[in-house]
Amino acid sequence: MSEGTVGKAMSVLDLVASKGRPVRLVEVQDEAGYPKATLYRLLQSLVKEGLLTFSPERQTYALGLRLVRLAHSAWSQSSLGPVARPVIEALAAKVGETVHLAQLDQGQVLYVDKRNALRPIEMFSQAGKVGPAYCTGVGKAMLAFLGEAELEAALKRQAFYQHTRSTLMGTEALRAELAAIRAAGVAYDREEHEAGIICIAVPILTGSGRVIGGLSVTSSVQRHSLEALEVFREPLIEAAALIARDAEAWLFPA
Amino acid sequence: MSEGTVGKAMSVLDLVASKGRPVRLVEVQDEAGYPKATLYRLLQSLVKEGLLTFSPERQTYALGLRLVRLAHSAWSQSSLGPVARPVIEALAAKVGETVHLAQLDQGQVLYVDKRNALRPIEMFSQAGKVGPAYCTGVGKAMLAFLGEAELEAALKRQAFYQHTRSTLMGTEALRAELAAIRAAGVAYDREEHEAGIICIAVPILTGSGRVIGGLSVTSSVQRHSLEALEVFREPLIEAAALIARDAEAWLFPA
DNA sequence: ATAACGCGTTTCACTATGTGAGACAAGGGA
DNA sequence: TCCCTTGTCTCACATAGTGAAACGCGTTAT
Repeated sequence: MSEGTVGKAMSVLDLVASKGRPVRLVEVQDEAGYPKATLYRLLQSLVKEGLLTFSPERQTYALGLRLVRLAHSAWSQSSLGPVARPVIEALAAKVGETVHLAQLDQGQVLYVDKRNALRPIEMFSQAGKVGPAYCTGVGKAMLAFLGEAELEAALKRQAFYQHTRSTLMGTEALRAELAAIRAAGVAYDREEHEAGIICIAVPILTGSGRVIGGLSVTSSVQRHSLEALEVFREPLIEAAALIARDAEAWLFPA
Repeated sequence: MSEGTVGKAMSVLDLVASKGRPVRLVEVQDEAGYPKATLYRLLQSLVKEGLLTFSPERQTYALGLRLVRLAHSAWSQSSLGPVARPVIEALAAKVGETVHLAQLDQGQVLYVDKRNALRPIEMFSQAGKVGPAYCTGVGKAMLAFLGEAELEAALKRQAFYQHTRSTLMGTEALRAELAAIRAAGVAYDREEHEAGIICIAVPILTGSGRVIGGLSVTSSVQRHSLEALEVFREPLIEAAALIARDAEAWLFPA
């Protein structure tokens, strides 16, 4: 089945996004997989729509700010961000450490919102960024409560790149970990994604048990032992329940 | 000249975005201006690409989280946000008030970052908000230093909706104000956009005088008189110069 | 000074993708 | 039970897109 014109344009957009810097046509030509004239026209249509910008001086294409505008609407309309905001702020004030709100998107963790600690810790996550599910607290918390079909699909998308010495490698190890998380009701990041970074996380579930997000409190091994994170368990569970309740009211008003 | 398939799809996406809530096909059909089957297929292709999501229970379409993922890349790659962040954090800590970083996009103010030293929050989720240029400090600061052709184009896009009793109405009044801003080097929001909200703003200019952004310190009439904002002028100018320097190094590495 | 090369842009015969009227399906209301 | 609304599908037709090749421009090599 053909990919369609919109699909082709989006694959070119993704390619430019993946470069992380402005690119010239010739720099994406091989990877794009289209003849030069076709690629040229796809780039032109993306520029025309504001999804890419073109620098005549440098002959480069970069992602356009229209994406930022649209994303704000998407964040507002389609993420837990707006409805969770007050709960996260209260949680961050209460626990004094970094709080993350995430959703699972194509088997990966999309950081939807984040509150920094009173003493900020340098770490990978930023709101809007995407991270791995298999080696993050929020990722594992969400994976653990997926239905089997969704889980199978999500597991296929895990790269199992070894980020640290603690990273879980492979589906079997991960499945065992997810079973333990289901039993305990909480997940931990034991420096699996970034050395020195630990967290405790819970899923955000609807009344019928469907995963709609994940919430975590993150710290560093300098500040807390893993055991010490237990004090955050109850506040996290309460906050997740509040978000789930508010989300349900918001998604399905009476 | 036809709008192209990508253009049609984007106009449907914009329409869904403009509703601010999930919508059914029938709710956008009249405004979309396409026959039902055509609209249906455009919606399907947007869903397929993750730009929209579809809720089978409610038969509604909403913006997809793929936009949030792409937008973070766009923010990182194509806005001043990343390069300006340390400067804005330092400025916010120094002045103790809210700092906004903005860029002009299609004649409107696109808020790229926002800092408040007293409430350390991750602002990407607020990035992407769009505001009017004619009645905001950062908007007027940027408009004032545009070349004439760009200014003319931008002025055509101003709605001149009267937000408050102080809002400037009309091109002539605005041009006079912009001339005063060029002379003074700073712009003010004198409760023109929101009652009670005031700010002092400066443009961010390249070495050759091209506008690449705007920076402001915002307060309220309860906290400061307009005159009292003068203490922020020098820090703002210094911060804008730092951002311009760092942006130039980043956009045009030696 | 001239030729060759690299990269971006344009052309045009051809075709793949998209169009849209109308039919069909399903659910709800009268 | 019938009618209406909304969403989905079909298919003859049309348009927008395709891609090889040529063109244009600037740079580099001879």
